[in-house]
Amino acid sequence: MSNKGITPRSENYSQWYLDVIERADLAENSSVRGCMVIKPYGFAIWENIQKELDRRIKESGAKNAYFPIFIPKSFFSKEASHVKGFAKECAVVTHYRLKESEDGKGVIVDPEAKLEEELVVRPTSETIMYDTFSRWISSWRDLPLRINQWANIVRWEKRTRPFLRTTEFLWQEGHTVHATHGESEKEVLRALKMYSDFAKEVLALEVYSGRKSESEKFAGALNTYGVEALMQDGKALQFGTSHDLGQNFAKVFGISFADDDGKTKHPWQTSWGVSTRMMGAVIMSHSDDLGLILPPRIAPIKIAIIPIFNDESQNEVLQFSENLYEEISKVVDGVELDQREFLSPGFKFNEWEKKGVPIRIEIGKRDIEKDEVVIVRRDTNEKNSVNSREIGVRVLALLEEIQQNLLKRSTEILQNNTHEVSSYTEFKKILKGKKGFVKAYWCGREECEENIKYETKATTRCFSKEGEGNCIYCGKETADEWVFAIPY
RNA sequence: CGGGGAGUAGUUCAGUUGGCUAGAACGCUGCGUUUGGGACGCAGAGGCCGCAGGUUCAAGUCCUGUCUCCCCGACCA
Repeated sequence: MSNKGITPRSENYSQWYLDVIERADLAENSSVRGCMVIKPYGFAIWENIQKELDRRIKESGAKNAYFPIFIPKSFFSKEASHVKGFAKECAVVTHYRLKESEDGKGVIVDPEAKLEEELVVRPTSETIMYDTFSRWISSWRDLPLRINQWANIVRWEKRTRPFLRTTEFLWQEGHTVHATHGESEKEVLRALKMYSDFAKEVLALEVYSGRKSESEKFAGALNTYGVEALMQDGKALQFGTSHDLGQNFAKVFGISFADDDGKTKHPWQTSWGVSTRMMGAVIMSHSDDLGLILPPRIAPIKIAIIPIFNDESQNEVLQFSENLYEEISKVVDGVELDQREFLSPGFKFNEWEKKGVPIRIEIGKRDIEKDEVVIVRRDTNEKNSVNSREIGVRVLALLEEIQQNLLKRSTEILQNNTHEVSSYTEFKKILKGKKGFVKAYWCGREECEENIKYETKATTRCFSKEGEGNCIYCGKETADEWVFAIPY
């Protein structure tokens, strides 16, 4: 059995995805059901994502805070549709103590230590935060309130997959409160744009974004907007959402304020979030059969320098590569000098490829003699020799070029795999074959949406545009074009 | 919760109709030779064959029970 090749994407996409994660050393399954251990290299990517996104969140005026992981059951059950949406996937704390079991083997839950009120491990923090907000807000001068939280949350999903859907996951949730619906609607769209910009500029992912259908709405929201990316197997992955919560939560959590007209009003709220699932989107969209490909902006190691030497040339090459390392480090963070003597160059090339490092620099005696180094870019695997004196400028430009190239590729894939159709036969044919996004008119009736889902597995991902057409399923005239796809 | 599959070395697995001291590859340790695409040689460490019963002269292998994990669906960011 060979452990060299990664499963080709065409053969078994799901297995290929798991291989990429394992071989890049990003994460592994833990012994806890559905939970994942994010390993140091994977976590470093997450930290880069966090850093960049946190900056953008703060630019919007939001401040970071932290709320409890436990939500009293009673809080959780105030907003009727919210409960309905999350009830099926909640982990609940019922006891606060263990004791030795009677046969002396191990421990049991102490039945004496039952909580008076059970605590729900947060599946999202609306309720616990808004309970607090009701005490923070009393005047129009307290608005808008913008709070962001980086946290772990738990959703007891039936089926889990690393990064895409784990029982516990890390995310960022922004919660804002506004005096008027106009303001909160603006905020919802601002957050949505922040996410789609982030996808493009940082993750190098082209996306669709827009309003969700009634059935895909967040539990308790007036309207939900989402960002959708396309994976290499033609399925869509939602990686961010932004909700217009209206006054639903304000009413049940007693959040009200005295407006400048002297009247007491309920404010308008929004919430928006993205999770570690984004990393799944990055892994799935950019990687190839050699392994992970990371957009430079989130790569923990942007450049790996590999000295190639033998006993005779060792000193000279190492000295040269150390100088090179110093030189490049002046302009780039995340340079790795791989001086390990016990590994062959080929092994190292492969190792950094699997990890998705954007640029590899090879340097041996024959380069030094010509005063050159070899630069290899991960996205195209092109090899070029460049003069070692201009290395700093060259790698900076190349990192940017790789970032842009990945986005360009992603954009092309999205465009080439988006089909506008007007007949249901065509619709079904595409979703049975190469899949991808399908733009089609839909009358808005849940019945049609459900039938389409049942027959093709595709659902509405987001609203596309207004035009003129007939519902792809029932044929009724409608102005609404929607983006459909088979989701993860 | 339905449908499949698997539990044997750190990992992936082989182990025939029950039969000698349970194997391989990769990984790991030591020594030596190597080093421009996953190096090679030699030596070594590493196992309650998921767990509990049973059948048998003899069980990794057969039977019963039990636990766990993985994959494919339904639920979902």
